[in-house]
Amino acid sequence: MATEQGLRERKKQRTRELIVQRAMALFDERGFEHVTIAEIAAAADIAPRTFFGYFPSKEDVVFHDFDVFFASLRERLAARAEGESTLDALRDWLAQMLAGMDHESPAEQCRRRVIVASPALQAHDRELITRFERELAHGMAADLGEPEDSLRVRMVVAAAAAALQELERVFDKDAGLPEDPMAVIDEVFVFVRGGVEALRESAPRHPGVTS
Amino acid sequence: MATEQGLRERKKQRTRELIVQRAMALFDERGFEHVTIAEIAAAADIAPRTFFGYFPSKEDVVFHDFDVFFASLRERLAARAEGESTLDALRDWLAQMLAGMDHESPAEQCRRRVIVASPALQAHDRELITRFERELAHGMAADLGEPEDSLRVRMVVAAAAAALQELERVFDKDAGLPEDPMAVIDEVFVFVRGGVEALRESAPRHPGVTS
DNA sequence: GTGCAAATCTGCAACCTCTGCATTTTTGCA
DNA sequence: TGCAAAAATGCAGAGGTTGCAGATTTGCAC
Repeated sequence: MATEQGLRERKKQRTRELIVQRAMALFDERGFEHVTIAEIAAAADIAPRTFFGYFPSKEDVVFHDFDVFFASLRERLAARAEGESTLDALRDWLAQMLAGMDHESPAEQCRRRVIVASPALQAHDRELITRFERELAHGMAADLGEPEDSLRVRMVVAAAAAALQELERVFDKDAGLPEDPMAVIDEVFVFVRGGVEALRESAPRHPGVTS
Repeated sequence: MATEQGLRERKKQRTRELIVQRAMALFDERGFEHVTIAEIAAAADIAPRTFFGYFPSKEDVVFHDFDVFFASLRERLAARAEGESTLDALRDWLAQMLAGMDHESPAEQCRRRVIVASPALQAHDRELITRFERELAHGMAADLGEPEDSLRVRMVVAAAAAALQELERVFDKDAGLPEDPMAVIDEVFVFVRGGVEALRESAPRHPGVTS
């Protein structure tokens, strides 16, 4: 399999992790915008130019693992059972994410701290949320029988995305979880389903494929 | 009053408008990222350094008038009548915006074209939407009797903001309006109210101020 | 009209992110 | 041990953005 990819790959991975680790420490200490690529490179024992072989931009260091995150969501949405709605699948996926991740780990706490302290990173975060919305919109559109860029799809997805952000925030509050995270998620679903239901009752349905 | 602010102010305003006008033309022609500050400055007959006296960044030229936009919203929300919800006020404000603005003007069309063609500008647009959400969150929180960063507030506001984006999109579709814009807005409100109602039924209410 | 102070404009130097390109070093493997 | 691919590096440069100091323009009082 691809587990053992040779020494070369492993070393590259180690370097990548080292960059992340050292960079995050610096960001946390001085703030994202007050750390230069040159400093990160020095801290990670690489040439400044080499940094860009690992990450396309400074921001991407902070969000280094979001690719697998998205991949996991996409997979889950694609593999959903017959009769399972996109919303159901999303809920299930979120539950698994919550269970399988240590949100109290120093690294995660550090990440949140760094993001909260930097406008640029918050902007980048929003971009990623948008990507998250796009993933959802695909399945949601099929569920509702509407085009991906329709208003209904957009609203539902935006509300769901707000939940994601809220989850991030829940973990920020000092220490323990003031609420059961899953309860937070369920609240989102009550809201979204209530909204969708109201739409269904009010408007018969869109013209659809006409013209 | 402040209508006549002297020659100095007027000249500054004229220069500002000239920058916007010339810059937008260039953006439209070549794409936002393929126009440099130096070129904008040359086109507007100012020194490159002077550009930054008028706009803090290249992006801000495109969104030059959003300040008044936000100010108008804030004002409307602050001045709402007794018993009028934030949602109602928002709807009213949107209706006025729709009526009072020529969305088919060349300048507006150009702006939309430029934004759609540039990832950087779309990102900036999202930032502004976030600001829009913050404005709303304030009043919405009071309405719902919850903190501004609560999940419910966040969701409602996110859904409403999705409507704004959708409106932009509605005007993009080639020429005429395929739908009555106000009908689009009303759909949003049906959704949001349905969601809020569902929440009210399911959960009694939050603990509130308790620890 | 003259002159002064404040507001503007401008040029300069510098910092930073990010890219392309050519060169050198390292690594995997025969 | 040697070769080819991969990775790291150095260099030069474009472009956005800022701070600073000097030159210009403007508003206004005299």
